[in-house]
Amino acid sequence: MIYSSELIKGTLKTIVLKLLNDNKKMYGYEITQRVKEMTGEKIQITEGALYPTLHALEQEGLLTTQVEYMGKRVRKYYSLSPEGKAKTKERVKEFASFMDTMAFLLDIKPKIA
Amino acid sequence: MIYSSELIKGTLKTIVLKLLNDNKKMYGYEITQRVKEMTGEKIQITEGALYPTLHALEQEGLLTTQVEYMGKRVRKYYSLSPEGKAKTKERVKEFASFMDTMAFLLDIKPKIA
DNA sequence: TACAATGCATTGGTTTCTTATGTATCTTTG
DNA sequence: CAAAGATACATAAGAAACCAATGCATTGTA
Repeated sequence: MIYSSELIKGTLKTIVLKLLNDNKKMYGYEITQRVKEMTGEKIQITEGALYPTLHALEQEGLLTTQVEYMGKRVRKYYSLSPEGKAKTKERVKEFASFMDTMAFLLDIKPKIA
Repeated sequence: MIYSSELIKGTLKTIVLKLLNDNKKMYGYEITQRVKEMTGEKIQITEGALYPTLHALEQEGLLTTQVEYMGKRVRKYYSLSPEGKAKTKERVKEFASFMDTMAFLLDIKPKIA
């Protein structure tokens, strides 16, 4: 089962920031695979969505890049800038609060962890 | 604090369906006010978003309408159809699962209720 | 009597994502 | 060894969902 793309709207930036926060540096393709793996394929990030998002985050000054070569193949690694780290904390916190609000609105019982 | 509109994207239909599920019948303006009130103003539904959504849900056969007059003022009440009720259950369940997935991805601890 | 609130609705524009396509390299398999 | 699939980047056209602004009309309030 894959979540309807409607649900995932608006969460992509937060996911990317959080992954980079926990992994120091990652490249685009790696991000798509990691998310697929971590969510049991329930969230699939398409490259057409990811790359523009990465470029946007870089433009915003939240990410820095460094290119590496594996043989002849290019890899573009992304890392959080200091502002990116701050922004990540902010966004994750906001999302957590949003989830609480939604859980209340939809009368969803929190899962016991 | 109001949640960034980015976050709320994709949740509007679910919210509307759930409210109608719990309240038998509601009119548009009432929905905007109820959500504002239930979320401590953290979620604001604009009318430009709500009315097209209500019309879409009606087109999908999930809602039925009945017009009532309060003096000269029109009120258009929306109610769930049987398919709407089924869809609501489905969507809320999907959202709950999505929240679990996101909590895991973002490493968010569930709030103790 | 003016302003705010109630109540419906649409329109134009933006953001965000999807689908499709393009280029190139590396690995696996028949 | 050729073809297919995986890896890896990227863009472009279009759809979907939402926001901000506006419009109309009625009711309540200062």
